Amino acid sequence: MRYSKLFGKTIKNAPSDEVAVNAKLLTKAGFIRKEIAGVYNFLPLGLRVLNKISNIVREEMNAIGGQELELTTLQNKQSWEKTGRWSSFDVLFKAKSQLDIEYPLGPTHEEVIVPLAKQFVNSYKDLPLYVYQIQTKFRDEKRAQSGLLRGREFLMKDLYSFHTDEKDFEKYYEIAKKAYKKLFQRLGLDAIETQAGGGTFSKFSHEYQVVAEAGEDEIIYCPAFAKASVGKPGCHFSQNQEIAGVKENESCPICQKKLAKAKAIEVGNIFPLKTKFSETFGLTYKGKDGKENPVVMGCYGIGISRLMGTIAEVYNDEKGIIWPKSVAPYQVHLIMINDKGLRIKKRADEVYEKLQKAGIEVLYDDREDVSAGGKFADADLIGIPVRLVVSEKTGDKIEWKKRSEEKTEFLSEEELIRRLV
RNA sequence: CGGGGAUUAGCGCAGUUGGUAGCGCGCACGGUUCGGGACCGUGAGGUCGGCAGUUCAAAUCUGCCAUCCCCGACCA
Repeated sequence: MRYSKLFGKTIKNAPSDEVAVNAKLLTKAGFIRKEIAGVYNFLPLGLRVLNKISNIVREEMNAIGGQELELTTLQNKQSWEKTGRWSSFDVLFKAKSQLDIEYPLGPTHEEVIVPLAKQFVNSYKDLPLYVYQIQTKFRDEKRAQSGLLRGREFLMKDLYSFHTDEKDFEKYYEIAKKAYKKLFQRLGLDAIETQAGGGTFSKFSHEYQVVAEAGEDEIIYCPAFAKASVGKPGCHFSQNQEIAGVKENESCPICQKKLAKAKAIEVGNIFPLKTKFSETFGLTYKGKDGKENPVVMGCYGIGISRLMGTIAEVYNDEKGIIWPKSVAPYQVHLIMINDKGLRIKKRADEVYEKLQKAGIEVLYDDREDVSAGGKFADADLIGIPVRLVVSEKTGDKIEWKKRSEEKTEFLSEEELIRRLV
């Protein structure tokens, strides 16, 4: 992509109505633009990040048997009345048509997926079943805030699992936990699996919490947690403050270390639905014995757009964002520093073409009327992990610099491509 | 939903005895620059959030409304 043609430019001053770090940085860098409170447009750079996050989530959901589908946003009022949530779900958007018909705007999709599953699930042979979607959700938050962290319209992945019994559900619940840990790691996030209340559905649930000052939740957790990751030993104690049976500075019930308290952003949660919805809608299956039983369900959510905001909150410095490689909008940011003639420009164009041919995603700052300093500042703000420079100084080499480091090296085209492919 | 603050050019802001609006950035054009947000010159860009009121005259005073932000409550 040539920066000169990119829709969405960087700006020096963030709009004064943005206070949250993620919203400020993402707006300045040209990733998002606010439409109304809690509702953001995703510009080309922002959409690329969103898609990268979605794809990682998608891969991990597919890996645990998830089948992707897409459910409707405009939903069925009758179904919501049936579950009682038409009146009890306090953040439900209700849209009224010209014919005075009311429609819920989907904040979650149990009311859609369960009646739908009823059309296909008849026998124990149809179970277990895992379906998910990545879709825009609507929640009429009384107060939208913190940029992408709490919006009224946001992108979310929701997976629903269907089982013959509790035991099978519990097995899958553990599988989902592992997938979640792996997925957050791939996104560069240390998401702490935290015990939380079960809301109206059950006694417990698990939230995935990323420690950050901007977080709205508070967790009491074992500091040894940070070191615990997939495949590595470590303590896994963490509870949401709301339900915590222990306090800060008390000793960890598992490993006796002193517990810490921190603000955190909830980037995902998983919880049992048991038979609440299947009973309401009559979702049953016939067992081997010929008897009808209610289907046991689980629900697994991840806030995709919230993750984008979370990553911006966690990975930044005074100059801008520092995207983890896995979600960066482009692999490299190529900068051309003008000379008097068009020699450098021509050479940089060639490098750009070669990189593209090699299948490398490159954002190419080809602007002829911007100073080197201006381009460097923009590159730092946008936060692509690798910066490349072609200038008079670089000769027949190309300068390589990581966004996260000061060190620069000079590589030949071949070395460069080898390193990136 | 309660409390507080804000709204003037694309963005950041200034604008008090009330006299029909200005600065910086950005943008356009010309020129000089060219490795950490360069410089000079010229220029375009505004129903001062909306509606009503007071006044000879309103960005400025009054009322109502809208929107945005923050704190709190809320957040299956």
